[in-house]
Amino acid sequence: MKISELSRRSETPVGRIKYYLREGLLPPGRSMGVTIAEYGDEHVRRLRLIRALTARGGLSIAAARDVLAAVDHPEEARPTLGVLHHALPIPAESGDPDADPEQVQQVKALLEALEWEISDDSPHPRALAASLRELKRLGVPYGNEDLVPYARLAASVARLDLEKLDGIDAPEQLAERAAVVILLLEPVLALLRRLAQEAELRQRRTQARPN
Amino acid sequence: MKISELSRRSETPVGRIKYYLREGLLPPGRSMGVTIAEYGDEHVRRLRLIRALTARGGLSIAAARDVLAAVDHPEEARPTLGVLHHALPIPAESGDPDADPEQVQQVKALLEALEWEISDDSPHPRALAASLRELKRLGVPYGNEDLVPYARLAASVARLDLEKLDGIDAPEQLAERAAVVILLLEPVLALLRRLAQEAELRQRRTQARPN
DNA sequence: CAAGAGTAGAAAGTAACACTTTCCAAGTTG
DNA sequence: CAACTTGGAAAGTGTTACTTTCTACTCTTG
Repeated sequence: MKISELSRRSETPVGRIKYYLREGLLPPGRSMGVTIAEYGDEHVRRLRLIRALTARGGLSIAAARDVLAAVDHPEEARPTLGVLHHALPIPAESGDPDADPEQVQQVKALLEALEWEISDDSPHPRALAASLRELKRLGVPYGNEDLVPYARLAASVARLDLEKLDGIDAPEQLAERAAVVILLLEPVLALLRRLAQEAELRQRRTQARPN
Repeated sequence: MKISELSRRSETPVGRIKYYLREGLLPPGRSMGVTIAEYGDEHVRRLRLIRALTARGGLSIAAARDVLAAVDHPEEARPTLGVLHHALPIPAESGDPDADPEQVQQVKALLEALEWEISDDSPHPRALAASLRELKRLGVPYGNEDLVPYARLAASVARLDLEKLDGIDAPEQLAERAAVVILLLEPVLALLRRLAQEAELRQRRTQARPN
């Protein structure tokens, strides 16, 4: 398959394909001479994944490259999910790297209360502390007594996530699916939450004022 | 308070304050002459909110303006949460407005199965259908039998959300808090999910291979 | 009362990002 | 052999969220 057909089959402009090649998101095709290269179905597939990560998942090109690198080399020292958790950008972490000791302490206590063992180099506890700090500054403080119920639900969600990944045996597919499940399910969950909010609110109103 | 003090107290450069004024995110101060205006504590507070929505919540300036407008005029026809749900940008919806009938139908069936009543002009079902379509194209299809458990958990999350908002009586505060809770809790929940994934996976591994 | 600092408001400039466009020389097809 | 396609590099583009610069004031301080 030449680049023009790859473009047609993946519904991606040739210029954009060249851009992804340049940026190292898409592996080059087999070169069949100075001005021609041969692409395969795996390139079509990879292009779909790139679009999913960037356009749908909101990743930058650089972040997508990191994730794809993790997907391509799943067995480098860490188990798959760990690599992905480090490669995937953290939701809403931008800017201030100020580790307010109060919230850091709170998150530590939360993880202990939940008996969640988290590796020391995980970026997530710090990011969580930053979000909690922001919420507090805005006058909506969340203490661990508020967070534990959320965390229990998150654990249930995580179990569902891992169940979906359990059925996969091929290890090279596992990493890709894991990335998709982790990242693309995030907006799905956010949307379900908003829909549930509306449904719950509607129900409350009809119950509060029966007729 | 003059602009320089507002800048100091809000830790925001003067230029950026002027930009927010220009863009209509920050209401102007009381003008005390051609070259001077008086700002108050509400401006400090508003600046914090703007930063939370944009830097932390990931909203664009335009989206933040819409949300703030909804926060400022809570009682225009719709109840607060409805306005916010329309003003808040949809997680990961960008681009293709193609309403694939298959997924639209699936979402409709899902909402019926859950007995969730959603208003017709809500953008969320369409966005959900788009995300489900993408997942399917990537080879990770989610049927309603997969989604219902997630939806049940989302309903529990929504109940926790609304509980937190219940304690508020002042209606002008309600809208602001609702925006903060809906938007800024989203990354918190995403982080809890990832932490739970890691904890769950660790537990599974130790159980699978006991010592 | 003059000098210097601060201010509002407008306009122009900037850095990052994700592309798209243009160009070229080399190869392929009709 | 003429027209088209390709890989590869370089330059250009549109958007976003600011920052910088400028001007014409005005208030404060010595």
